Amino acid sequence: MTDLPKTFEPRAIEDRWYAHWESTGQFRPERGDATPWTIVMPPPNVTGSLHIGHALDITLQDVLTRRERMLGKDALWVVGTDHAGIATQMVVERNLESQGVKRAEIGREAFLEHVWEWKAQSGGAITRQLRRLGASCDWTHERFTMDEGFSRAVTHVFVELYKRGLAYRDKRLVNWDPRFQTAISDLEVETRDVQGKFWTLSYPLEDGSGAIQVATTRPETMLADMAVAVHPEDERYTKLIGDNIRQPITGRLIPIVADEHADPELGSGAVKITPGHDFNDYEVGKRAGFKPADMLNMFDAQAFVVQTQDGLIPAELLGLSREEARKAIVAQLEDEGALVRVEDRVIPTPYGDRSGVVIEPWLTDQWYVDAAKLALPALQAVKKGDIRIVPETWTKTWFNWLENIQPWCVSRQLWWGHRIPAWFADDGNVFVAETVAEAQKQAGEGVTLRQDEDVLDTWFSSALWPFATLGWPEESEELRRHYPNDVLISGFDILFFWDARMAMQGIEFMGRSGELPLEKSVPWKTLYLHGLVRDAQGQKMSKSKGNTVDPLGLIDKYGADALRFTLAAMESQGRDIKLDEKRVEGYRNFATKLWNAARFLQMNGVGASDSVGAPEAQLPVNRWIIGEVVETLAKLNRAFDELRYDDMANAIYHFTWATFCDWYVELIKGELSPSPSGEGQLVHGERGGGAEAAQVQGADETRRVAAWAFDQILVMLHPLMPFITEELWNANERPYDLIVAKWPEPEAQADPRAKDEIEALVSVIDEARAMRAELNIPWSATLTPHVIGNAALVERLSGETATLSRMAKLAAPTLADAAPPNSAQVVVNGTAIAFPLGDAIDLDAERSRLDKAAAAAEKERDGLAARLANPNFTERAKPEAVEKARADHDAKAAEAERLRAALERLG
RNA sequence: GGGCGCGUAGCUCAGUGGUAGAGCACACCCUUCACACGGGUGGGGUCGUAGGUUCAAUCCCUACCGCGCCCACCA
Repeated sequence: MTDLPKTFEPRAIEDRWYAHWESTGQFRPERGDATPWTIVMPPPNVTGSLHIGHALDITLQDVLTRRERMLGKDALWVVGTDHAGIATQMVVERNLESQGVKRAEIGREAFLEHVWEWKAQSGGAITRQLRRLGASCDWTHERFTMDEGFSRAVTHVFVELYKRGLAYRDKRLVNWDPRFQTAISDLEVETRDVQGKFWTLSYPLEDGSGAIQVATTRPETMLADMAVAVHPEDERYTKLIGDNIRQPITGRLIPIVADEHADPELGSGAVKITPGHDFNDYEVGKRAGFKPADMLNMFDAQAFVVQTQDGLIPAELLGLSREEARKAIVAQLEDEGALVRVEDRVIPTPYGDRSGVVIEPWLTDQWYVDAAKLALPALQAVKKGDIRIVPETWTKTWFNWLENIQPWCVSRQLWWGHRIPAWFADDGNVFVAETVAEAQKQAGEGVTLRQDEDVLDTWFSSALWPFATLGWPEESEELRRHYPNDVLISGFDILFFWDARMAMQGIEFMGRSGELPLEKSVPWKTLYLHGLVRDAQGQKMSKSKGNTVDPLGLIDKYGADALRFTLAAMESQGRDIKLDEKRVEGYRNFATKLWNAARFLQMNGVGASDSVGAPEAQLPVNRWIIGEVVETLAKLNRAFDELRYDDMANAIYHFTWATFCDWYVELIKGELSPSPSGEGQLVHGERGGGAEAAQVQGADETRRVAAWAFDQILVMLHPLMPFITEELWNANERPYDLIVAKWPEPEAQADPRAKDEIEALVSVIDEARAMRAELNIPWSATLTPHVIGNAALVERLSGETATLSRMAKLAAPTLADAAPPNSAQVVVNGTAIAFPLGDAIDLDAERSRLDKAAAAAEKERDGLAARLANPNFTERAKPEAVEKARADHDAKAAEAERLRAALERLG
């Protein structure tokens, strides 16, 4: 046994234990026969660093994993990193630019070398940080989404989807990010309300008979207008349908068409149609008979104005940015008298969620996945309960999104990522295959092929994480045992991005296109969604606001255990977490409390428990604490079953501090080191200094029970606070480390009699202390309790004189018929106890104290009496409720009576 | 426009059909031989507002007010 230092220093132990666990392979002990249990970690960006959201996510997963491991299962926590296409490419590009190197100049291959270099350089940071948090994942099988094996799976999936008709190439309007010059998916667009303007333009009719007014928030797109739409039933315009207007500036002749899209209530009721640069107009344009290939385009990839196919854009406008073009066009319209009106207006505007620039709908050829088809079984899986979503409120969101899902654009015009396995021939034919050789075979000898330049959306690959990390497409043993995963834990912010797509891909590929039942196909049985971590004011954390909390800083300051415990304790289902550093400090204090309890036990010869099950015990205090352990374990197990992290934390916190430290440890001090006067209950003889001193039974039993109870705390607390518990566990000689210790089984029973006895003792101490505090009786004054008319209580308390003295400064209790004069009185379970104070009594203080207590009891009594007097209640309420009300009423009435009597006596 | 959530002690949050709990903060006492990152005691809440259901509502229903989030093509 090693002596524990006086204070707990997290830093000193954390790194040491983590290294020990990892090097001894204890994160994934060999347990081939055990029940498998599986969770995959959302792969963090390989070049990223740990933020507080990760800390929450990882903590929640580690808590589960550690417990499952302790339950003896073959617990596998898959870990790895994501190549994070856009994010990583952006960082590397910026780095290069700061050195004056342009991506376009060095070319694809050289650029990718830089990315790999950057990955090698900074790629370890995040995994080191995961270790500092204590994440007990299986590092021996760490994966990276661009690994060879994983990439093979990605390619395979794409090719298969293509073969099954679920992936296809299409020319349509996409969300184009002019900064990154790539297409992005609907999900990567965020709509922001922007203060803008609403321009009303006047388009003259071709025949010069008048003009039609159209309203727009984007006047610059008039350069690619192809029609003006009016509602078919809008009487103002019906006779104009089919006529042409002659546009100002371009002079383009465009038709007036009827389309329900035009809202008569809005603006003038007529709307200009730009099919190539607006999603609504695209649909209107198609209905009006324009083919995508013929739709006018006026922007290049960076959203600068280029000449339309009809060559009608004036030269001076070419090459302008969107903003410049708008200014120039508005000015010119004004000059020509074609600008009718300008109004201020808030405009919902699409922005790229990473680039932060306005997204341009742009007509391009892209690869799409038929999400609607893949979504159907994912929808079913939740409906049928093969996937359980926690908290349940998210199921509706799941349904809504999947039911309205749009084709998923999966191609990205980036360099960093999985290159799309498609090859084009010069004639435009496309060949999709897993290798170039295979594609060549399809194309035939001699056909020149060039591979698609594009890469796949990062989420396309991470969607395969639950099975491609297990060796798929090989039929590996790992895959067989660990798919479906048991649970997935993720923030709700990636519910659509990642979770839903894992479900879609997992069910399609692991279910072999519907061959296997859903329960075997789904990626995980339970999907747990947690909220965002916000700052103490409830603000979303962001670098620009400067209100981010660095988890590593908190770990440095308070220890990983404290941070983990805080995050778990604050994780209540369906709510965001407002993180307050004070809370972390509080749980650091909790760790210190535990540390000192361990020191106390150590000083008193309490070591490791020699039994896994509860020891035999005779003393009520020991029988009581065993029962309390059992109850705490039950609470904890229930919390784990329900994934209630706050309940887990509160149950173990309360037991450790309020039950074990505040009461049990205090109550057994007399047993462990009896006072020289020999007042210890069953303990006689001298304090045992060495082996030769005869230890009496009570002290032996207490040491055994204390050791056991404390061990249970360590075991139960380990998932939440792995470091300090492992350290304290190993402060004693142990056959194995705590990380692989057995989770307790509730074989012992709570003993109601012991519980009653200890609770009575606790009540006497509580009441006596409260009385002392309120009457300002100095600690130096020993009081003698006179128990009125309850011999059984006197007898019981007489066995606890040392405890009563130590904890409430009371002498041995005596039995009395009535309270002596000048006594303060308390009532415990209907029994009055008087403490004679002699001249020291402050009659006024005692009177007001008793009066307050009596009034409180009477108020409750009267409330219950009123209820019982109501026949509706006694006749219609549940019998148990009536029964309870009667019992409560009688108890309160007795208490009030005793207190009033005491008051009477004081005069 | 649709969907979801929240509104309980000064703060952050649990909670239950039978007149409310935790942590922190606050006040007072205590350097008692594990721990001042401690011990003890105490004050503090019309459970957003208005109706309804019920013997009984903070908890169920309806409306409203306030706050937040997500989805959606009002040019």
